Amino acid sequence: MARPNDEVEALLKEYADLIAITGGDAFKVRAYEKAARAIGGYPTDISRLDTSGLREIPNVGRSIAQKVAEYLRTGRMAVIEERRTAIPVGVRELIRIPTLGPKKALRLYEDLHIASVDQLAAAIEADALADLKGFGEKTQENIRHGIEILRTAGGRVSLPLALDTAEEVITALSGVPGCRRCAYAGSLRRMRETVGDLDVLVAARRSAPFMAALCDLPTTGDVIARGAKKTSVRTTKGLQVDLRVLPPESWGAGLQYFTGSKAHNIRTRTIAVHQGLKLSEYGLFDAGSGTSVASRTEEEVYARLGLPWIPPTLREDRGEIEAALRGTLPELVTERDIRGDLHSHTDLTDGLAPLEAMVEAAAERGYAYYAVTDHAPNLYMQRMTEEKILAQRERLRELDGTRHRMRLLHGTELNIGPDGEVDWPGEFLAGFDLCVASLHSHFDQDRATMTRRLVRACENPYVDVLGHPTARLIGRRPGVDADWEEVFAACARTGTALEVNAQPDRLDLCDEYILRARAHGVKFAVNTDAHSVPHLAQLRYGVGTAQRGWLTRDDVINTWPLTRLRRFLRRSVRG
DNA sequence: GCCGTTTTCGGCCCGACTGTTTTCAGTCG
Repeated sequence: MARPNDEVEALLKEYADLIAITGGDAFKVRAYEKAARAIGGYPTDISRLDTSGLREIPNVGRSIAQKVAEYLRTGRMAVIEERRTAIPVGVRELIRIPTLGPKKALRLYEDLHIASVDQLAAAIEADALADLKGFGEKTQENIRHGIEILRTAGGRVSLPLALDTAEEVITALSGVPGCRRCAYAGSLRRMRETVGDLDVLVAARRSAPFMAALCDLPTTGDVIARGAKKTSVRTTKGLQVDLRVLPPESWGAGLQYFTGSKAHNIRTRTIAVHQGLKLSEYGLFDAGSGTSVASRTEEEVYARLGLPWIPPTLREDRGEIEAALRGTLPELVTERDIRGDLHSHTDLTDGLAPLEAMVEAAAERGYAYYAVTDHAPNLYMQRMTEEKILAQRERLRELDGTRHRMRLLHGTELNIGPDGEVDWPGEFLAGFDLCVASLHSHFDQDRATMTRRLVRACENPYVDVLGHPTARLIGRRPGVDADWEEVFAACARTGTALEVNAQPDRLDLCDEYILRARAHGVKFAVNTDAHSVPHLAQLRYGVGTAQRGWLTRDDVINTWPLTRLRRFLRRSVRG
């Protein structure tokens, strides 16, 4: 959690917000935001860098490098502490409310001394904003609504909910006469772990019928904005959907633009400007004459900028532009590359389906191999015994190769105890084809203890995969605190693969940790941890996360042919 | 505040919609 890079990222972001609220130069705000992101995503631990090392980080210049160095030396950043005395933290909280930005936040604070979301809610309730300039009835209603959204979901929803909604909207809009193309873009297309709002694009000559269709959907709750080119609604489940209708010839430029990320788009537009071009959602134009030079497809737009097409999952300005310019974009792992799932459960423990049904479903997916890894006895509520799991092994060997010649691996999901010990002695573990080991309790140990615990699990010669390594649950439980660099190094040293758990509320490891682990030369396993047949299809979220972590086929052990996979598993046993 | 094959100064992505100060600022993506 508290990696120095992350601490500094948060501080610089806070400083950017404080500058914005106090009405500082907007470009300065952006400079701090860019530096914050660059430092957060920088692979090297910044506490090892001196001022000149810091300045090598993109978007970090003399001034910011000095402030960061000051923080690393003293644990403080004087300029931020000064601003904090002028602007209470609660005022910064206000700008997290949708429709409320820095200008309105400052007015609320200066004129009414409102310094928290709760105070603002109370003030609206008491009708105390009535005389405030710029806060008409509609604005107040929007703020009230914004507070509600902030308080319920934190504003973001899971990938499956976003995807289901997107598919519903696209099905409806595709049926409207005149629809040439219809697709979702935004953070869903980039497969971010949560989605703030849904961006849907339509290519058509006339926009009105699509705006009407969206507003009339049974799942549409309120209409937030309705115009000729853009309409925004909020679904009854609270997800905002933004619809843009573009002329068909702008499809590629529109898709590129609305897929984002914002940071990626700023880079592509800047490249355009340097070539005497102008990039907007309508196309790539000659800046002088205004003639369109590319717009129909994303490939065409990127090509005209001198770039290969960049996969949406990489578009975060985390080095993909530089890699594209060098011609070194990774060949990302895809769902089709996955030859088998290495973490799954049956009704022998807490799964819903019997072994035969899970095996059948895995075979239907075309897997070359499939591992069954029911819980070991230390997760006591599962009541596992040696007899039960050996009986399962016997049955599994009978099924092996009988469904589309898919090979079956017999494994188990071990519980990593408080000191890093696992269920069952080595001689019993030696009988399994593979062992996943995961945290299921004692999440609040201090960093040093947790680090030792995880490293010890990796050092167990029978542990092949670290399952859902941080044990986070998105939106509900933060990941455990550990020195991850040390854990990743231990994984690399011992040949222990890190899981990219595909359950949409886990996605664990997350993309940023994957990037860091990859730098240590660690291998990964993209697994569903399926507890039922439908869970097997959640693999797509794990693959999306792996792509966001820049993983190639070679990085992911369950894309390998079985012989190579077996070699990896044996090597880790010899550890 | 950062950056530079035009540059150490003068740019910094671009457009849409809302609400309201009715000609445009604020917010958003």
